[in-house]
Amino acid sequence: MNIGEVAKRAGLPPKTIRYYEEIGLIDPMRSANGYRAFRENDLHKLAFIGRARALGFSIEDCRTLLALYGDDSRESAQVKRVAEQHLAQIDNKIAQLQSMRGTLAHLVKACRGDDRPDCPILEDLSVLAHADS
Amino acid sequence: MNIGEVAKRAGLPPKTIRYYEEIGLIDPMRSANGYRAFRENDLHKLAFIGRARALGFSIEDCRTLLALYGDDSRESAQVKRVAEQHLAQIDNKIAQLQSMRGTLAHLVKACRGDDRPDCPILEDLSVLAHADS
DNA sequence: CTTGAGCTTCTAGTGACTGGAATCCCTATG
DNA sequence: CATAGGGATTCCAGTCACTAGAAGCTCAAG
Repeated sequence: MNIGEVAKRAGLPPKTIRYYEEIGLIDPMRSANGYRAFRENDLHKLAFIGRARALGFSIEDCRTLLALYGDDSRESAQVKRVAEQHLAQIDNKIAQLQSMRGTLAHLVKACRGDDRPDCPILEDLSVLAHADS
Repeated sequence: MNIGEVAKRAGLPPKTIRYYEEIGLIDPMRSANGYRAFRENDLHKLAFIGRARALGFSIEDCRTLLALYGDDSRESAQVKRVAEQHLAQIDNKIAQLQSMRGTLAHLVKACRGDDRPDCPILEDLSVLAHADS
């Protein structure tokens, strides 16, 4: 398989696949003409990575997960640990965004949004010391 | 004021303040010795930016908001538009994260996390075509 | 034989900083 | 007066995960 077909089948852009090779996530063979020659296994790995990335795992997590996937003597506890840590990070990020969202929605609601200059959003931003009230 | 004191008062690292000058968000004066000489106005701007950044606004949004802040003939509708767009982006991101979170939490729960190799997390990742069920 | 699609490599840019190195300035102490 | 420290300066490189673009090679069709 050439990179174009793999890209279509794995749902990843060719550029991204080349990048994944560059950082050592995959290691496709080469044809005589210099083109990358992907086997089913490479495709499988790429789909795996794509799915893990869609769940928000970092590239380094993907590397770890791929290694565990290919390791017959892995313990599922190792996988679970990686996933749990990532889950915790997602929870943190959600909490942070929801806190921003709360403040911002409040400010947006308070702003009339007309042709006059006075604006509670700018007033809030320009307050030096800021309490959470 | 030197950069150290401004950093303390604005709650931003000196490196970040230099960076903000480099990209033209602020423009402090210089003392005879070459040190940056910040006025109250610079401090105020930096605090403004810091607060906007804490609400997740991009640097470009900060630039826009700062300009509106300094523009007596602004219309609050302009400010509100920026804030609403940002709010929509935050909502998108939260939705995306919550979708990840759902799948991931489900998988983590399903994984025993013991010393055996079989693991629903890896099984899920290794599925090529993936339905949302 | 040419055309066009697809492949190759390489460099550079994204956003918003952050770390580190080399050097300069200011103040205080021995 | 020498020096030691803490703080300031600049510049370069790195982060993360790609992505854009340029220049050039390869292949299949007409």
